[in-house]
Amino acid sequence: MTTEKDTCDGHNPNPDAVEIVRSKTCSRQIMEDVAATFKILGEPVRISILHALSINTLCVCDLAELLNMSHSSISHQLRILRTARMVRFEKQGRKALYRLDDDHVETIIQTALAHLTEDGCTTDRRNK
Amino acid sequence: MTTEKDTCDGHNPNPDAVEIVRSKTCSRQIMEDVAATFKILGEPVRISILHALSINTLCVCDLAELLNMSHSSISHQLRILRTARMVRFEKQGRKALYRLDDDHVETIIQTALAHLTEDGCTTDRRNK
DNA sequence: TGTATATATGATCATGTGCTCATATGTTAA
DNA sequence: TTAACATATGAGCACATGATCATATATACA
Repeated sequence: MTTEKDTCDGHNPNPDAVEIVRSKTCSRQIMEDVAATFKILGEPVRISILHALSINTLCVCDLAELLNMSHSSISHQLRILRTARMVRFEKQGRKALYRLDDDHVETIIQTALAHLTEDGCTTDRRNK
Repeated sequence: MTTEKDTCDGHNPNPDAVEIVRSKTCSRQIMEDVAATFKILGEPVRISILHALSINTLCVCDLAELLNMSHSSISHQLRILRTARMVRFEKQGRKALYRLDDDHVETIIQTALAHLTEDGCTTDRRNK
């Protein structure tokens, strides 16, 4: 077995490792899509919004209060989440009641929370 | 005038929703940690590196070839992944053999791939 | 020893992006 | 209607960050 040997570009006689990996990796497009999803989740404000909405529906105003941020910032971020189809809203009077719109994303966040806190967040109710 | 309140306290008929959610959300610190992890995964190059390393150990040179990027870029990104303790490396001669160093991250990526491709990537071997 | 290889890293630059401000739209109440 | 409320959004700015270039370090080989 020489799969873990030299496998560099032109200088190397057996770039097997690269070819083996290449044959098993997902397409570039898929990786970019997954990265795009993670990128959206990679902002404290946005993942906090999603986390909050996984507990209850909330309006812009509530989210601004909860996260101690301006209505404008929350609204801008909600727009990004809406565009990504991660949340949807329903008008109620002059308010906009937001809720999650993607089970997959919720699962991913739960998985991440569970793994990174080693015991999940369900039993971990500490507040800021 | 005290109408300068950015929050909804005064106008919201039931700020209970906010309190209920607040009592059930993870700490701000945890959310920031999770966001930081997602942020690292939110770059095509980095998640592609991690995805590739989940299949086999590879050196900088191999990754550069595989992802069609400069050695410098790969090395810079690997440094970020090393700092985040997502990968580790082992010197073999003049090469640096990289491998994953975090099972949690691998699980998160697998979860994301499975959910976002609706059937996982194990059977999806398309290349770029 | 000298040279090519392999990787690491600081500096620079260009781009991306989040926040704020100002403003617009729409809703409810007086 | 007018006024206050709730949200949306474009513009501008400040900051973060990824890619490139130049350079440094270290190893292998002739």
